[in-house]
Amino acid sequence: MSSQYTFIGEHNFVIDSKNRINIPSAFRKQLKKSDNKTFVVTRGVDSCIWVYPLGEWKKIEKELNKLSSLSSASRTFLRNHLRHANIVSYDDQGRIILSKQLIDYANIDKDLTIIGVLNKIEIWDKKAL
Amino acid sequence: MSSQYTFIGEHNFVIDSKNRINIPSAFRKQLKKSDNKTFVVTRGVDSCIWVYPLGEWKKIEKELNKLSSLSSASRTFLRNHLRHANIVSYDDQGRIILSKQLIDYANIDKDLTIIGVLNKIEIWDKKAL
DNA sequence: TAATATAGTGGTTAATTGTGGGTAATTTTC
DNA sequence: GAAAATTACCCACAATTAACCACTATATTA
Repeated sequence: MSSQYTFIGEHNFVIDSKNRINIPSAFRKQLKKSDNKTFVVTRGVDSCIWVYPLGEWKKIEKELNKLSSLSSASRTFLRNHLRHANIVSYDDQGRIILSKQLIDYANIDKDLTIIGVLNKIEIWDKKAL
Repeated sequence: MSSQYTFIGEHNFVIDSKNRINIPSAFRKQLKKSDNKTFVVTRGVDSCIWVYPLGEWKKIEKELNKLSSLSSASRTFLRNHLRHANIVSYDDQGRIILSKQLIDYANIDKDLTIIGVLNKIEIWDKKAL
């Protein structure tokens, strides 16, 4: 149930001309070897982007499929958010590339804020907060 | 449920030009190996800063993890609660670095007072007390 | 009381982080 | 298949942060 990750705090960054954004060093350091420097990014339920370490994402997928406690409507709701997921790895500088679709979805302009929410990371346009 | 920590008493310190503050030696000595010289600092409910040993914070996280991301209220609560938290370790001199945001929040100028409140530590501007 | 250790404070230096850009490789388009 | 566009993989650098070193004052010990 609980996660090994402790993503907390707020970090401000800018997106560059190649749609790259930095993942805070403090978050990167928490990744496990098996995560392979890889995150899964997808639409958040609010107007933000959700970022999961690869291993954490796999748990989500598994649970989504077998959670009978959720109503079918809830599962559909979640699935429709999670289907926009893509897998990204960070480069030597610690940056990932965001797709135009996700950037549009979260209305990201230039300045953005990254918030750690325990086992996942949220990316917001700075003005939206 | 109960904690091993017994932070009590009051200590006066100053913050330096690099936003470093000392954690009282008596408090540091109570940390366990597993805390790894690490605290989580965040906004207190009053105009002060709360400091938890890492292990103590993990207990809080466990509770927070029970909140469902399907509930809009839970998501907002988590976000606003966690965004002001940061993980810090103390240096060889026993000091941690406070973020400008937290310093502003607690109106810390130069002189500060640290108060032990059993399982957590409070940092106040001296004049505020 | 002298010697020794410890705690708190102030700096300096070395390493890291965040940001920008270039070039080669790859994919896409015509 | 060639040209154009995109992507991956580097290099560079300023600013910040982390890791040390040093000093003083207080406390502890012999």
